[in-house]
Amino acid sequence: MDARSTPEQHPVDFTDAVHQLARMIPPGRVLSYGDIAELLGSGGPRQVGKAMQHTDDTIPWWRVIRSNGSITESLAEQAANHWRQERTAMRGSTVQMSQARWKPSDTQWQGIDALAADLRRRKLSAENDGIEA
DNA sequence: CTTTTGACAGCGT
DNA sequence: CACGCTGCCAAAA
Repeated sequence: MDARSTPEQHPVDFTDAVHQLARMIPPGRVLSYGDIAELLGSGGPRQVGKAMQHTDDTIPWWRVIRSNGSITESLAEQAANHWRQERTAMRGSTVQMSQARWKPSDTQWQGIDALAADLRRRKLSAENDGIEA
C-alpha cells in the first residue's frame, strides 16, 4: 500500500501536499492555484496545476481554479455543475473570487501550517539524503 | 548533470 | 477586454 493512497498522512511530495490541501477546502469555496502555492509556502501556481493533473475522486478539484475565477476549458462544464450544486458565488460563468475565496479559520490555519511545515521538512530532508559526501 | 513541461499569475501594450 | 511576454519552480525525462 503506497503512501499516496493514505489520506491524513504526511505528504510524500509537493503533489501530495497540494491534494491534501485541496481536500480541506469547504464546499462553496475555492482557492486559486497561486493561493495553494502560497499557503504551502513553496512552489508556484504552475506546480499546483501540474499536481492537479493526477487527481482522484477523493479530491474536489473544481475548488482549485485560476485566480480570475475560471478553469481550463476542458473541465469548465463539469466544474460549473459542481459550483451550481454548491451554490458557489458566481458572476456569469466565472467564480467571484472576492466572495468565494476560502478564508480559513484559525483552527484550519493550524492544519494548513502543519501541512506546509511538513512539506518543507520533507523537502529539506530529501535534500539531505540527496547530498552525497 | 540539463532540458522540458505545465488544470498559472501578473504586468505591459 | 485581448494578447504577448516573463517569472515561477517541482518533477519527470
